[in-house]
Amino acid sequence: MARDLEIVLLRSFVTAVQVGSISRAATTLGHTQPALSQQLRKLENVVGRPLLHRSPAGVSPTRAGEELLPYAERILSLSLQALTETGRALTGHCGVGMLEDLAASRLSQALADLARLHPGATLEVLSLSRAAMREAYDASRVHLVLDEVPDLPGPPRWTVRRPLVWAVGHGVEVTADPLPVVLFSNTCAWRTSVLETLERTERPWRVAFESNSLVGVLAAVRAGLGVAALMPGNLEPAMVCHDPNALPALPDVELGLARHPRTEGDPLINAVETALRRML
Amino acid sequence: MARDLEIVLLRSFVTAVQVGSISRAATTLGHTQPALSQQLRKLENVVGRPLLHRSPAGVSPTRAGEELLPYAERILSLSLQALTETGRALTGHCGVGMLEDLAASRLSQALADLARLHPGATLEVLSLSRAAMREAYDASRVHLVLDEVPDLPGPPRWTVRRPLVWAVGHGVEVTADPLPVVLFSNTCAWRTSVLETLERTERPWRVAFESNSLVGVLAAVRAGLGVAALMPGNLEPAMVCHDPNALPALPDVELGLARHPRTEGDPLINAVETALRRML
DNA sequence: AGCTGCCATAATGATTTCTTATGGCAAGAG
DNA sequence: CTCTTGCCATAAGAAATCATTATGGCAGCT
Repeated sequence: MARDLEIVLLRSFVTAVQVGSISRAATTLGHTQPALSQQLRKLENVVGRPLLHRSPAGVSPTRAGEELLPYAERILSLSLQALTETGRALTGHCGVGMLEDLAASRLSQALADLARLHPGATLEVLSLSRAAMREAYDASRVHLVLDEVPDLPGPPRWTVRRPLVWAVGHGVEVTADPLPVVLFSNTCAWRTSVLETLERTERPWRVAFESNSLVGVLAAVRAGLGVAALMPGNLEPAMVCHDPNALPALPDVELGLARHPRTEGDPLINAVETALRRML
Repeated sequence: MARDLEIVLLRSFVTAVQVGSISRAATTLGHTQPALSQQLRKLENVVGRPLLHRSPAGVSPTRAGEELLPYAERILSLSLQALTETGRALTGHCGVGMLEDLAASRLSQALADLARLHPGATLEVLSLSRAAMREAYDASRVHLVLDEVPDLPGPPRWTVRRPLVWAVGHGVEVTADPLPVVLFSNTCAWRTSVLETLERTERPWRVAFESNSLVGVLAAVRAGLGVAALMPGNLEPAMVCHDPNALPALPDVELGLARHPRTEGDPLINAVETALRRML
């Protein structure tokens, strides 16, 4: 069998062409000049063609050398990629439970990016009711839960505070008495916070619409049925309230992440948790 | 610097995975079993991960081994391609003069394929009048000419005989008297042959259309203006004559190739001539 | 003419790689 | 249970390879 190319020789060749000198390539690669000279002669023997014009001014590639260069560069690139990526992709499965409000945000995109980096892994985002989420968590179908702290199925490993904002439907009078409110159904997002806020400010209100789905809530607000409390990332431009004093100030929401104890040390879960924390 | 991958080791790895045994891979590659065992261990050291499950039943790739495999195969493929193609591409320019009838055939495709194999070369196909072709040949703009033997600008290096067929327009009565004929203009293809055939068989005819362009001739035949003599490769299905005795049998055409004497030894011209001869 | 910086070759010592010899393991047959 | 077969791993030694130092030749510059 004819001799194989050698990656170390290709690297010497590419470097010599790049710097225009065998001597300087040798220095660059940590060898002596005769060693590089011999390596390049060896490569030329393997290829069966002169690859370099040599002169006291240095070296330049021959026509065959120019033809070999793209191959050499691609082989070097593939080789590096093979070395850095083999055996380092994460695998396994991670279930992430989170509020639909959060699921609609950049968090899902961040998890999608993570999934692309680790094609051997599967990420699953679930938006469930409080009870169903706890059941899934206890059964290890969900490994991480991102929710308001009181609703977490386990102790939070860390928490963050995030603001809420009013979303106002088209044509809705924000000074209306009573105020038409669009709410998430029981066990869904911020219902308690919103109601407590309205009670504390003694602002009369009525339930104009209820849904356990963010899509439903957004549709109702769009339709002008009332106002709703949302995370800023879900606020559509037409829903921005232009009278900041007409509606009571909403308190921040305190989000936390619960992690199933049996996932300690799992590199995939570690990576997902890190990604969630970074994106919040 | 971290050690490089080695193509010879990748080859051993790929072979071992393919045959499922280090011993049999060793035999396949012309080495002893301990040599292959050591090579694979060396590769695993370089990559930093176990690549093979080993057992008395043979070997199978680990997850990291499966990840490395596509890289290894691509590097081996690129390496082989680099070895076989570097310094072997033809360069230069070749002008080929040929009848438009021929230019529209598989010959042009063959030349296009040749051009793809040798991106450093340029091929130019010209369909010129007899006088213009001779002028281009004498000026070395055209290096090869493929034409009827009497029309060649120089002595033919070889000749072949090829049949002609009648192309019949839609709705054209092949028994019409006189027969409407679509002809190439003076100095173009087969005009003399066709006219001699019609005279010899005493079949009355008239010129229904004339063009110095194959596209023009084909358009006229398609339009039902008459019949034309074409090479079989240019016959469209709707033009096939279904009454083989109604029209006089056309004689074969004798094609030859003339080569400019100053191109002797030019590898590109050699390759083009070989391709033309093979495709006719 | 002398100096500088380039590349090539020779000789030598160190390292690598292949071989043969041998050992351990698992599975199958008797 | 014993023996055989076929697999992989390791040790030791010989051969080949590879890097170094030493040195020579060439072209260009001062």
